Amino acid sequence: MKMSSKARYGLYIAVELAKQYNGSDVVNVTALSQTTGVTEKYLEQIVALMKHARIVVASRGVNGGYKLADSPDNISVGQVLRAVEDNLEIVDCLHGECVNRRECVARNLWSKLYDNINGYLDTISLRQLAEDKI
Amino acid sequence: MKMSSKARYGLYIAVELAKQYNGSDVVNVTALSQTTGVTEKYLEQIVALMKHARIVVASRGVNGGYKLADSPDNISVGQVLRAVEDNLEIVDCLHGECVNRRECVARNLWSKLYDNINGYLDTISLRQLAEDKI
DNA sequence: AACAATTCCTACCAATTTACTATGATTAGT
DNA sequence: ACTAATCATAGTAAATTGGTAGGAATTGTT
Repeated sequence: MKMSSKARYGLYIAVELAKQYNGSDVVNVTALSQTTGVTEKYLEQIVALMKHARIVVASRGVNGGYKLADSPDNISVGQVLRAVEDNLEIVDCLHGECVNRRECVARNLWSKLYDNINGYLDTISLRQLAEDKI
Repeated sequence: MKMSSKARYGLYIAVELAKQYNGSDVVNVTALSQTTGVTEKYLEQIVALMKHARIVVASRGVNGGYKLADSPDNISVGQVLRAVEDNLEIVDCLHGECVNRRECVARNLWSKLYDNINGYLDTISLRQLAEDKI
């Protein structure tokens, strides 16, 4: 039950954007790659996921780049991880029908565990993490 | 962050052993395989992990089989999952040094998330799950 | 209008991991 | 001795992960 590198990297990227957040300036891929250590091409893919989740906004063209869509106070770690980790869900049968009938004894358990995890992750904001106040 | 099939199957197996638990009788691989739907050879490997964790005990030879090492009331879902899911740990750097210095901003987060998950899983006993009282 | 700097999109790929299968040794009751 | 069972370990096909690669689209600057 490991977090993927996308999830880990996504969090670093989000934290970096949180540190540099001032409401207007954007940070480009090259700079983000240097501060986070994630290769540019891979970083592009990860940040795209956050963009689709409307956590970050992008501006294209010369002087383009990324910034958080909102204050780091208003973005939770849970939002970030759900955006980049395509299956934060612990088991497949969580939504929709169980493929395997046998899974049903445990389904409630997985469901509550999932709620538990997200409940925790949603209490922590990017600012908290950026300022190491956790 | 999916649970492995070992974790899911391990839980079914443990629940089945909980249902059949009476302190003395053992259940063999063939029977367990039929009730859980896990193939015999794979099941052998999974139950071996639980044996090494002293959650189940085995008796070999004719009329051999497995039983829980203790009452289902005294075995938690967390114990079972930690036994069969070799890396329930969410990130590698949780124990020992971070390989990547950059991971450190998040390390506290992963550590607390891990505690949170286990804290929850340890509150649920095999009996609760077997009787669907969760 | 041309150019350069940037994001965006999507296909591809090697290495690792997963989810088993297979083989045979060991143990113990009859 | 025979048979029913666990135990140990090696092998393997398929899926997933963790990227890389190439180029199209957009936008500011000259």
